[in-house]
Amino acid sequence: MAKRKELGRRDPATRRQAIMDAALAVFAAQGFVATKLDDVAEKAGVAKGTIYLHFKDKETLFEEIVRAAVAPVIARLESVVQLPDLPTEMVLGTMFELLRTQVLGTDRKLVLRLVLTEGPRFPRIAEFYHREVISRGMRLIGGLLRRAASRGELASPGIAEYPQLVIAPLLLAVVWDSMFARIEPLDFESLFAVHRSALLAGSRTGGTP
Amino acid sequence: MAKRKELGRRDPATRRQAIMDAALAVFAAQGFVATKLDDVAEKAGVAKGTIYLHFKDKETLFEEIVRAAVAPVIARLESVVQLPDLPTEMVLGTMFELLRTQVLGTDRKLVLRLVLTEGPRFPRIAEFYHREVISRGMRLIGGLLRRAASRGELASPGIAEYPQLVIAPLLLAVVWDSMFARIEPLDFESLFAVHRSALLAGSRTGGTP
Amino acid sequence: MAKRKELGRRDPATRRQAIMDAALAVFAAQGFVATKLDDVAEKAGVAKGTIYLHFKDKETLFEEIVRAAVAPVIARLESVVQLPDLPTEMVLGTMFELLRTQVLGTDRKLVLRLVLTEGPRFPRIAEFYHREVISRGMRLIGGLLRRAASRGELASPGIAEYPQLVIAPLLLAVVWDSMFARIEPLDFESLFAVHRSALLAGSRTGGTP
Amino acid sequence: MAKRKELGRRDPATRRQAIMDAALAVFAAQGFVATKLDDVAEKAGVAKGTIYLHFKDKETLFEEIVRAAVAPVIARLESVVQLPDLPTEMVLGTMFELLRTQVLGTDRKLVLRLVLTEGPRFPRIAEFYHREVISRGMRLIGGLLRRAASRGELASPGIAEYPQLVIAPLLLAVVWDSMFARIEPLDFESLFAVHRSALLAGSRTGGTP
DNA sequence: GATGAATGAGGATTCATTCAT
DNA sequence: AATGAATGAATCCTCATTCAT
Repeated sequence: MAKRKELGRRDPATRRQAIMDAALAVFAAQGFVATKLDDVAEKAGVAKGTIYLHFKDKETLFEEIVRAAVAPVIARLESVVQLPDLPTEMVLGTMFELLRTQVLGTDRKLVLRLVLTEGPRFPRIAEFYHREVISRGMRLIGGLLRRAASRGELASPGIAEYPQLVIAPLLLAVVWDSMFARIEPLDFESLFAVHRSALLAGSRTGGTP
Repeated sequence: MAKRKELGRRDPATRRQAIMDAALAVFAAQGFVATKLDDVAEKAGVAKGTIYLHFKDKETLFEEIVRAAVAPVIARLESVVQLPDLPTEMVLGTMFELLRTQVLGTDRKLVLRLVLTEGPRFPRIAEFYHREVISRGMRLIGGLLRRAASRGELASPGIAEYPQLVIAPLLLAVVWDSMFARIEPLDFESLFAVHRSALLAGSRTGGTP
Repeated sequence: MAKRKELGRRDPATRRQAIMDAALAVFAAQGFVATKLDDVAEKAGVAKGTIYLHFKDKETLFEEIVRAAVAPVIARLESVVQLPDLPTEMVLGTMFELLRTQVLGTDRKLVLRLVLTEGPRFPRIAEFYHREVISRGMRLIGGLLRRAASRGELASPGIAEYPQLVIAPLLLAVVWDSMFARIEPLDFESLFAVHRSALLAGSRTGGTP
Repeated sequence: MAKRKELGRRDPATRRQAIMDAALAVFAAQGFVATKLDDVAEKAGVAKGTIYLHFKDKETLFEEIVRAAVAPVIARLESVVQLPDLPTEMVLGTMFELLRTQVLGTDRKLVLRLVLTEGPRFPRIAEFYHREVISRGMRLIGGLLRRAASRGELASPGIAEYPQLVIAPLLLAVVWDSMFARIEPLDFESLFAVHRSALLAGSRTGGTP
């Protein structure tokens, strides 16, 4: 009898978001192929058919989740990095703080992990992610690093050529978190701090000849 | 008649290996859930039923592949790192060369990627991998780093606490290779070289006060 | 706002007719089972729910369409055939002209086709159609044929026993039109003319012994 | 426990045929769209999946049924009609006897009906049927009719232009059989006899000018 | 041991019908 | 009355696993 699941989730945008939230959780837990839309529907508190009112199919649902998660972070990153007069150390500090709290500390880390794991089977996702995130992110960090290099702040000037090295620990953190967190927890805040100090180690000695 | 795929793959161990090779390729390309044992059988040149003569089920097959791929590399790593009198730079150089040629350059990169992508759904694999690879690897590198730190060779002495940072670019390389290699190829040899020089950057300037 | 499809299809009877017209088109094109009420609603310019304000369910809608299409033609046929003093040739000519223009030339051919294709799954439709159309039609034509036979006008007097033979080419025309019209068009007017002349062929030569 | 359904239907060709027989029955009873492969499987005494070992999908299964039913009859028809020295009346008699016993009297009438009802939604079937049956059939009968016309045997010489008229009663019979047989049975043998006599009625009078 | 036909549980997707607005 | 979002039963097809040969 009592039909209404818990509370009446009326507003369509809310419903759509509920589906995306539920789907993200299940995709992250099971992977794309193993995810049953039945489970997504139940978790979202809607009927199976309702999903199809909002998303063409399972694949589209997945893509929209990735797209939705990506936009805000990269924009904030850009605003952070483009404050040109701050010391590199502070920019990097803010950046990693942003990544730690806005990616690792939220469901976005699940999205990032999903992109890593499902990307090879979703060329569209891989391309989209490269275009919207990797490409922009590498350009941002590259600019930052070149500036730092010109000031002699970098541990090794070659780093400016490989901004991927700056980001590598984020990848590691996401992977570690999903696989080894329970076996051997890792303090990502410290990890990032050490990483940053290593990147800028040159400044330590560059200051006093 | 005798349609034996080219030559008769007679002996059981060879057959078993053929299945594992084929399975690794398909698992890596499609992921665990999406892999069809039909495809594995065809690629291995055996009948589907034959797989079950060698492996209890799909999951066991997957686990055995990972176990088999892991053993040799870590042993060689240990032998490399435990040459105590070589300069850190040389040890790191040899290590990354080993990773580049013996992991990135072979099917083992597929295994590593599979562990990354399927690990969360295979706690047994995650635990096994942590115990046999991560744990031993981190201990090895940790020792190396502490020795380097004590000699003042490290860009930032804190790195000795986080040997994961040394390995992070390998992860990045595996992920990049599988997703963005076609869009934007990356020279992993240079990447690793810059990484090493950054890790040891302190030695450059720290050596002569 | 007021997005009323062009003009407001206000009055209920018009609305009901619009639904039936749309449904006939879709039923004819797709068959009963494959017809989606979504498509019917869109074609009719109403919301899906509105269909249920006028018809109990999909099956009822189908039956009402058939019932509505049948009534007028058979009545006109009766009036044509019951002009007793006209020569058989002329009566037949008028009858086939009626069938050609009022059935083959209109949406009624779709109804006829639907009865052919869906009849076996709709016993109620089959019975209704037999009672209202077949039975009356055969009686009409049977009377006409017996009169013609008594005048020695028929190619073969036995035809009077099987008025279905008179109608068979109409069936053929409906089927051909729906399936082969594009591959090999057929001139139904000539076809009917030849058919009539064959039926009455006896009169040609039988007249002068 | 007692797995084997009734008897062990071993031989693959037999199994394939069992599926086609079962499918024909269900297709004929329900129509293509409404047919559940579950029902086909049960009727054939096989598991659902087994159907897919023999046929790519539901549509292919349908097409193969039609193809299989078509071949033998048309070949026999050709052999009948191509006996050039027999009187037309006898050729037609043999032909309708063949149609009555080999089509109306067997499951092939179901195939014919299916082609009529599903053809418009299966352009491939419609084209195939036109090419393999209609086209060849019409050519055969056309030749026969022209020969008959040249001998003055036809009720109306125009018939030679429309061999479809010769076949129309077969269509009628198939349709009537599926829809009205229970309400008002029809003696197709007599129907065909009268039809033939009407076609050839000209011979009656043509003898004595 | 090896085979591959057979099985049937499982899951994505569709669509008639309902009902709150 | 009219709407169209929501529902969930229904069905095609896949594929891991079994087993008779």
